[in-house]
Amino acid sequence: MTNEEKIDEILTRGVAEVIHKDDLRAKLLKGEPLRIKFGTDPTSPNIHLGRATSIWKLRELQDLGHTIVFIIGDFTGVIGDTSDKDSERPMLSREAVEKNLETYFEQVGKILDMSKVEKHRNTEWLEKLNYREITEHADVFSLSDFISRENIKKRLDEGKRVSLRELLYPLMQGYDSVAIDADLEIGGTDQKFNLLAGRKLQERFNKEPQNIMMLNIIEGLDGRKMSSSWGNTINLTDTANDIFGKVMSLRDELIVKYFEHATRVPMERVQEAEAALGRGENPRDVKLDLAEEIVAMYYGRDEALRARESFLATFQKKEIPDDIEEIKGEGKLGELLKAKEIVSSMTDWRRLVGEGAVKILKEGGVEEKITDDTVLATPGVYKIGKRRFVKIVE
RNA sequence: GCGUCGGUACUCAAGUGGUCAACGAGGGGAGACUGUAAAUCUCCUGACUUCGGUCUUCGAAAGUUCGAAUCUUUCCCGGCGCACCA
Repeated sequence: MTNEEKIDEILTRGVAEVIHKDDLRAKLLKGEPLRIKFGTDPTSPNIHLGRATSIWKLRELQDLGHTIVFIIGDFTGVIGDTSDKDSERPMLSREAVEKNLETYFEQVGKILDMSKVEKHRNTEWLEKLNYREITEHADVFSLSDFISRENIKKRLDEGKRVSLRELLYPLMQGYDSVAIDADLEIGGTDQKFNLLAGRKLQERFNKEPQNIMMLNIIEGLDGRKMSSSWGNTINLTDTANDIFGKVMSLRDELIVKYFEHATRVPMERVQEAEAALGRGENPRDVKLDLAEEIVAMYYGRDEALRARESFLATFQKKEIPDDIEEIKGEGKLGELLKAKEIVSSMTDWRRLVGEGAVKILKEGGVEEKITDDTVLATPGVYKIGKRRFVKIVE
């Protein structure tokens, strides 16, 4: 792949919109190192696949020799962004922010070369601003800019509360761009307003406004936008088996999108997958490849292959996974499982037994249903539903 | 501050004296089926239970009543309107 081809892929793959594309393309072709802003709001310690798409984009730019400027939103984090939310986000305590950061770096390090990343906390400059300066920044925006935003408008229409504090968020994120002299900022399409705020403020400070690259938002496990507040995420900290399984549970329509956005396989491979599905090939097999590719990105090929084997063994051949939780103890089985939080209550347990969901696995892959909810726990491997396995040991 | 409307289970949202552990949707769980932990269909989704029942829940507290999520009072929280035009 030539440099130009590489740049064109960066500018299009998984990209929803670039402002301004021609300008950015010219700058990238010229090859002078750009300062690329990567802001993160440490409200959640976990990076999910949706978030990772923009980090991979940064990685590609980093490989081309550009500087990634990593901004830890330790100040904005405690304020709470609402651009992608339909309700107020809670303010985070300082301690929570610090704690989230630890694991955060570790995860970003799986993708970016952290030694080449320039790191900042936005308290560095945001905390120094006084009321007069903030007022000047605020003057760049009009009230209708804010209330015409879809999320804000929706909440307003629904009679929900919108705090004035929230209106400050884009100001701060925008000022980050001023503070670090950003040439380019990358974010999801849901971040458009905040990204544009950076341009507006840079112009106010007589700086060249940054370019903006907006990436498509990918859907999570339930088909809604992947977001940590929905709990429908695939996280980088998930185990290889978990990532694999979660990918397999995605609806079939998302396969191609995930290939394009969540992996770095060549685009030809993406088209190949699309064609395979078009030919009527079993989506499951295409999805197996997808899951393997994604796991391989974070755990390496060997682990990915192992996860694939494990998945096939467990769910296709219905074998017992090799890493089951072991429980010691005696007494009634239901009470034991409740104590270990495998079932949520005795009612839940009885319900499961009633549904025929609890089985003990016998020799030769024979499953025997448990019908008596008062049975005593005897050593052996138990299966609750199709994915919960438990081994009772002496 | 005044007025007014509202606060229901994980989320959204019905219910406005008994038939309410509380409609429906989403989410979650299970079963069937299958091409997969996909899709589809069915069931379940407060807790405890000797399966006859019992207990706890509808912003909080107190009260009316044989009986309250539903009525009254006070308080807390939110929306909207007003505060005579600076």
